[in-house]
Amino acid sequence: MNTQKESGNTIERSKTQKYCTETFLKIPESKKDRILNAAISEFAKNGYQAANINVIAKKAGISIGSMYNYFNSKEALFLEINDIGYRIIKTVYKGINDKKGDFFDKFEKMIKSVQLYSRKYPELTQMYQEITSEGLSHLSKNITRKIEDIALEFYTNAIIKGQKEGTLTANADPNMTAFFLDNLIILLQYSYTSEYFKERMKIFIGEDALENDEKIANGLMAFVRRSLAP
Amino acid sequence: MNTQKESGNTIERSKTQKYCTETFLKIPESKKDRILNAAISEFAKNGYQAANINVIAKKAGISIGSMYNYFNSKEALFLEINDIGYRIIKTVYKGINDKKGDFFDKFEKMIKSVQLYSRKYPELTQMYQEITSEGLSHLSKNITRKIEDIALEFYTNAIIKGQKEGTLTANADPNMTAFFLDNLIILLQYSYTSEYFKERMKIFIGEDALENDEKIANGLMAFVRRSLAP
Amino acid sequence: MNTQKESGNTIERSKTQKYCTETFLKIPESKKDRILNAAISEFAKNGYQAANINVIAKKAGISIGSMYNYFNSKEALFLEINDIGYRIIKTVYKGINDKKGDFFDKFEKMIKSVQLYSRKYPELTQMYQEITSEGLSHLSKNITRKIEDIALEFYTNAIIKGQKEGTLTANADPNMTAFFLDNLIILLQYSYTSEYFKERMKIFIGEDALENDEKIANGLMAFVRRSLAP
Amino acid sequence: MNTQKESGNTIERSKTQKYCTETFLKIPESKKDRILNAAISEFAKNGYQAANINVIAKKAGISIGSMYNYFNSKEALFLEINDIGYRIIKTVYKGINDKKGDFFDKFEKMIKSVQLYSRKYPELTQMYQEITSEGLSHLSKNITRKIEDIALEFYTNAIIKGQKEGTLTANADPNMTAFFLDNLIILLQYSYTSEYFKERMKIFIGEDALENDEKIANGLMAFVRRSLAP
DNA sequence: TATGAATGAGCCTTCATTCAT
DNA sequence: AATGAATGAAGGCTCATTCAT
Repeated sequence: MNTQKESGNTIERSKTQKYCTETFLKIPESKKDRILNAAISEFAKNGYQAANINVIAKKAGISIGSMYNYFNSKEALFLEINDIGYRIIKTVYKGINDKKGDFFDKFEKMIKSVQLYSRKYPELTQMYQEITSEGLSHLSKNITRKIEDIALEFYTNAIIKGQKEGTLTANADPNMTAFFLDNLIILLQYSYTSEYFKERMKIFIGEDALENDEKIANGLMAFVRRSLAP
Repeated sequence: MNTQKESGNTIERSKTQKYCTETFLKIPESKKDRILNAAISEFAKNGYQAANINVIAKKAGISIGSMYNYFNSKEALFLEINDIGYRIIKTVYKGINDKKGDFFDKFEKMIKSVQLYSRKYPELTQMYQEITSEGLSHLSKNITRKIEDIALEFYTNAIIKGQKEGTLTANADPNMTAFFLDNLIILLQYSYTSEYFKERMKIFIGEDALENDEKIANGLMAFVRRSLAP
Repeated sequence: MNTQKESGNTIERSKTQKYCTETFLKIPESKKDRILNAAISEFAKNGYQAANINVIAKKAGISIGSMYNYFNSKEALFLEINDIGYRIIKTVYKGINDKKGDFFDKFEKMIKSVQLYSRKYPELTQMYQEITSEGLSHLSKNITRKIEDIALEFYTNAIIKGQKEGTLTANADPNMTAFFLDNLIILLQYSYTSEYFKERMKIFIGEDALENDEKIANGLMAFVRRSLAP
Repeated sequence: MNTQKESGNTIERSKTQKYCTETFLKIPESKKDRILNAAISEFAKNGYQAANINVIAKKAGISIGSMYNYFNSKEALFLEINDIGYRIIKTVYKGINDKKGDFFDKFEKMIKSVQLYSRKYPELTQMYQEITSEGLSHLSKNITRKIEDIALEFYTNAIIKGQKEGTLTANADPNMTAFFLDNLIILLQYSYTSEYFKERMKIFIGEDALENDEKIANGLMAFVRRSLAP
């Protein structure tokens, strides 16, 4: 199992959208990663409001002046990081969508991806949770909207295809089903990243919940399969 | 449908646990309500960090000095409000548990309660979401723990009883099932209170999602019934 | 001759217009004066931009927090002080206007007032000069506009009355004359308050210029009388 | 009327006094002009304190590193520009002094020069006003002193010559008269360059004041002539 | 010499908390 | 008990200046 801290990761960044300055684009990748990881960590731990830009700079080993040479504001830094999360999620959905297999294969891959990426980028995922709870919707509306669009498309496509092929019950309303499935996925994600939801999962499933990915995946697959198999 | 603003509500407060001072207990109920409602509103709108105690005092029509006579810190005030949320949830679970009906009746009541209380106490519910974010989990650990215990008990009791009575498939693992059902309920709650999740629900279900409680309730019941009916 | 530093003065403040908070209105006059005098001094010495609010607070012997309890921003503090200057000028013009005497008597009183008030409120006068030079017109437009209106009214009234009574040459265009007379008064004021213009006056009139109010007043009166006497 | 923007001008620079580095002297004239014009523009618009050296460098199309290769500090750049203003003023006085004509011819030329140069170098003239403000007098003491000396010499020479020739009343004290005349010229200059004094002139003379150079020149000449003609 | 990334002191402002009345 | 003025640490951000390349 991958328990590697997120802080050691190389960050995949968008080439099109950017919230950083030109200067930031020119610095070494390792430095970029240090900065973005420090920021992700701080935002994830404290939320947007309580996150301290000076602390992020210090953690990243750069001066506050440089921080502002790279990002014009706290908001810009936050949005850049949001965008990273978006890129990752998009990649995940795409990867699953492109693979072969029936609906249930895809949903199972979705579960495994949540388990994998929650461990690879725990803080990024935590941050995603912050965004949805704090009064930050105005900041990240564009980004989160894009995520939802991708998710919706992924699910409805897979569901409709499944119903056409007869591998999915025709009784299930596609939109409704997409909604509940994504709900289950989102809360699964929270359960692997948020301290609060980790505790909660242990209470429901048992102290060893976090070390039994297989069991949980199977449990969720069974729950969903019973509901959607024809 | 109850669209009454939360701010007019009389607050049910715990008699055992308390985060307030003795002084607070002695003031008139109406004043208590004014204070707590002002606090709920401010915390829900801005999050814990950005919430301003001086503003809460002003909104409540008391002096900041009195505020600190009633609660020793911002944290204490926040925890008091958390506790209110806990009391409400507890009451809801209790109410449903005490009623007659099979498992599906109870789960349907759960859905209706979410829809009802999300509208009755929207800001309180928003706040619950805040709590689960990283920055605050340390604050409210014991409160949320209590909520989870109640939820777990509610679900497993209902499930096991259902399986005994034969109204629920014996294939479903009780803990697993309890977990996924509660996940669905939690995200439903978010979908009625958080700005972010409201938008998301509209994307999945349609612009009129928030005005079709019945449809959503039926959809979720169908999804769950197919999975858990014997 | 009055060489008393401005810092010892009691400030005349407007009762109608205000840029301060309610809190400021309630504190003792002596404290108000300390704050306003500290502010005047700092703004006069450094100009608006370079003036440091924290330094003003320290000079006034209050905390920065209190400073912001009294004035919501640096700008508000600046405008309050502007307004004080306006009040004084208004009073001066009024005082002169109400007195008896022909045009030249009034203009002579104007000169004496400049000499008197430049010494009584040197820093306030310096500040007035700053306002007109820095890119601050947007800040103090209202106030300076009101000053100009008063000045214009004062001069044109006196001039037209003088021309009617025959104590002033009918050849002089009233507006033009008002303009040039006020120009002379303004630069006289600068010459008594600004370090730069003080030096300049010494170069033109002699090292003892600042101790010869009478001589300068007489010189200016002669200059003007020759131009405007019928 | 010359309404040409100052930014296109070629800057006349002092050969003796210098605040720049040796390096600056070696770069092409066009580059020098770009830098100085950018600096004048920025200083005039924002004042010394709020002027941003990095912005000036960017406007001038050079790197901030080069800027500091040319001028050792913000102050040095500012002083260099002051010196340019000094050179221009010196040239103006010299030009008028060398021309033939009686005192009033010369004073009229002075007025026209103010009107001409205020439009040719509006920003430079604005800056002159800044200099005289308290915050900066220490910076430019020697430069402004030189200007005053020239002005004094100009006026007293012309006045004494006029009195000798009998074209000027013998009643006028030469120093006093020089002082008041220069005062009138200085405020005329302000009235053509400073936003504040432009507005003021409009209030006194009329909205079209800035388009009636002739009228104002005549008005001032009349005012002065009545005072000083024998 | 030219570049522009890097630096960090300093500034305006906020707000939880204290305390005299 | 109630009030609200007072406090000051802390945070986002700017910009003159330095220095490695």
